[in-house]
Amino acid sequence: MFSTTCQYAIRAILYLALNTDDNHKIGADVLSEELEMPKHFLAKILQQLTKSGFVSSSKGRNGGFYLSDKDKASNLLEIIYVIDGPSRFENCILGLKECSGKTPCPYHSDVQTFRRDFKSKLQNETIFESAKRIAENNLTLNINH
Amino acid sequence: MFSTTCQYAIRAILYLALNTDDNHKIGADVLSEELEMPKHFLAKILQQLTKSGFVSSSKGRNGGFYLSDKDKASNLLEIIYVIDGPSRFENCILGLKECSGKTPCPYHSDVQTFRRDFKSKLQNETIFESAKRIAENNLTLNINH
DNA sequence: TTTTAATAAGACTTAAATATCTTTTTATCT
DNA sequence: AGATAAAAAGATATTTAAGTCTTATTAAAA
Repeated sequence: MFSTTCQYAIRAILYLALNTDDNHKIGADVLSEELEMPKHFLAKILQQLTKSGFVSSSKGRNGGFYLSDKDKASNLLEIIYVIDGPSRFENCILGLKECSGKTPCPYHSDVQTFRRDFKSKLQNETIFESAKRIAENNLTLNINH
Repeated sequence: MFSTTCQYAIRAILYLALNTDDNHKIGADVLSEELEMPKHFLAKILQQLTKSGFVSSSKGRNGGFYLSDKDKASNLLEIIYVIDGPSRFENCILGLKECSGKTPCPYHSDVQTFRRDFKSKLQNETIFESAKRIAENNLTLNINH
């Protein structure tokens, strides 16, 4: 469903939402260990998200990545779209160029129902709310934490 | 969700189910044009499925690929497992190594529900039944047909 | 003001999936 | 028997995603 890059992005964002704010930053180095992701690769993803305005960062000593309150008001779908684009939610599951309600493939309706619901969940829940839900329900972003 | 290879396999199998039997074969050449797939690539996929016992073929002049009645009694899940393996239905959507009912990721339950239903649809419907459903409901395996 | 530790940027490498090309084998038709 | 047309097999090529490495920039601490 999501590219590896996008999976890293989602987990990183949610981790940042849970553990950082304007006064608590975290380095790509530490973050990559916490989430067990390749360091430099994660750094590049975070830089892309910083450029796109979904993550905040500060350079130099004591610098790091974090989510401001404003960052936490965004939603995961926006972030997914920056990384993977909308194609993952739109492309036919059998790879047909034309597949819609009018000319559906044999599995169009099954998939479409799920996608619609999942997409709106990702869109309607703010990062802040996601973090809250994760904390309250003890959900995991990594085995060991 | 599925690899390109697997998408080709599914569409090819269903096309064969609709258009072939013991006395009506089709060549990889024609099939690749009908379904707009790379010829040699499709041929390799069909050869793999023939080896695995899901597709029948005959070599030499007037040869080709086809589905026998026995072939049509199998289900798509088996074929998907031959090509992509079970991982596509099992791997965590966020890429976590451990993600289950006990230690769920933030989207585990949403995804799990869909997967269970979709998987059992693929498993419980024979290729023959799929073909019937496709014919009756005018579903598409390719834009132009 | 120099050192240090962080992000930023971009070049480079590796691995996997996808696609193509060539040769071999086999069955059928002429 | 020879020509033909198909699958089978396997080698090679291309493309894309994933991952790594190196250098530049920046800001704070010493």
